[in-house]
Amino acid sequence: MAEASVDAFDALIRKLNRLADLSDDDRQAIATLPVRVSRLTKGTLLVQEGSLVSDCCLLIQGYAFRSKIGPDGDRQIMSFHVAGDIVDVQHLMLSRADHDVETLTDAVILRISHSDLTALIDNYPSIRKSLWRSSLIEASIFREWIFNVGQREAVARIAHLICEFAVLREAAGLGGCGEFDLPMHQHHIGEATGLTGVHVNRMLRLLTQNGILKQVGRSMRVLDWQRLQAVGEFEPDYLHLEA
Amino acid sequence: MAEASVDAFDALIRKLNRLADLSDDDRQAIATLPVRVSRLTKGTLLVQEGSLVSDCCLLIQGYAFRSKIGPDGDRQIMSFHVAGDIVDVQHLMLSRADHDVETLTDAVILRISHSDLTALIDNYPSIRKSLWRSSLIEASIFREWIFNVGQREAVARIAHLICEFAVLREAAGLGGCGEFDLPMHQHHIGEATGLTGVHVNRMLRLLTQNGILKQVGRSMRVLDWQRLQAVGEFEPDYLHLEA
DNA sequence: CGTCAAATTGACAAGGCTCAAGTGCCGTGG
DNA sequence: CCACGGCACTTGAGCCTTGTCAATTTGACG
Repeated sequence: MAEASVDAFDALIRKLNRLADLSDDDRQAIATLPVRVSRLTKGTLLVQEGSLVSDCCLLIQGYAFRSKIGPDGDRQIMSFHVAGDIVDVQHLMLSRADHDVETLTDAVILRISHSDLTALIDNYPSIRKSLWRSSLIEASIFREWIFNVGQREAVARIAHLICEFAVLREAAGLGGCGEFDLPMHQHHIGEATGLTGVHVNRMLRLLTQNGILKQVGRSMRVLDWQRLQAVGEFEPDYLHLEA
Repeated sequence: MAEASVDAFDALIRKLNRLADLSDDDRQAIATLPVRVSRLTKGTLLVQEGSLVSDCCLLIQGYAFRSKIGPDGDRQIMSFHVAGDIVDVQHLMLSRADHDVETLTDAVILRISHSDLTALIDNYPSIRKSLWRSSLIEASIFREWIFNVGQREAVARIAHLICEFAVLREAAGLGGCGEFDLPMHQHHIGEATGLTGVHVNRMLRLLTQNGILKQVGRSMRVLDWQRLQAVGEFEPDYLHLEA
């Protein structure tokens, strides 16, 4: 179990270490957190709007997304998550969830109790700083999404979304930006960009016709990373990956 | 000066106290922070995208907003701010600004150096908790804006924006939701909702024709708070004002 | 090979944008 | 006190991007 935990925390430690230097002590404290591991199928709710949350979820394999549902059943996706993300740090401080988090694919998660995590951040300032930074970066990404949905036209929104996903994937150590599968359906892309699935389809077609994306089986590959960034006006500064 | 500072910090202390109980010690520590007061005219940049930030800005009078400008000059407003808001806590941890903050009206601000504020949050856990909560609530508001811009139709976006502004104003002790002036121009409302100024105008007309808003001179008053909320699908949970 | 979800396509409708021409308010200067 | 100028607000006409609806096609998998 100790072995397994260290492996499991690998993605988290790599991520936190990027956000603030961790000492061996810090790393040790993380790796010995009491946790519960779960294997989940896609479409499982990790957090449900309105509920009281008592654990934090660390995603260690697979993908997840954050969304809200309106009164008419229309859903807006607000973020996608990759291995290493704690998908609900905010519930350490805001007990009632104001949105859902759901697995996009089959996934493996660790649950950490709020009390253990609170103790950790109270006693380890570097870890606290990492987590705080990480929640501030998340906020920065939300701001960029407001811009994306509010100002860009359809193709650009989609291109931007794909670029961001590629970079976050890469930062999580899941492989380069040029060659990867998109785990989300066209419908999800629509929900994330404020467009219809139908229109997403048309825009993806446009991108493939221009040789920017390529269809491989059911999912997409990036053929021309440069042009994809240009179309999406993608500038990764807002991700605060360095400094 | 001590007198003046206590007054000046009043809005901040009220706000932080709402987020986590502060002791007299905490209050004292805040009230004795070394600060620089500035009186600013509307349209002054408090934070500029790309710049390195070394102070935090506490807004104590007037209004401000947060925005990004795209390559074609189109601007998206991401939030409005009222007295008591520290408009750039994020720059304690993320040194390079990824957006602008600008005064919407003439305003009075306090500048607090990062080093003083860092010392404060390192030594006063309740204050730290308040500030962290406040940044998490800000993130929650960003998520709601993504939904607003991505899913709601024009009238609803505008109604929602006005409702939120009314409630935040009230929470800051600036008066009730039924009767207040909107400090922003129709153009700002457009930039905040991803609409054109022209279309905002038409939608405001629609709201006034239905007896929900009333025009008073250059700005708007709320006549029917209930219906305004209904049109905007406004549910204030995401503001986490209590608990 | 059958089944089912996802993707694709086309025709049409519509919400919101653009462009362009006013109108009204308010501060300024004579 | 009035005339002027400028900025914000209005309003209308026509266009365009995106949405809607409905019918097919495709691909994965049992």
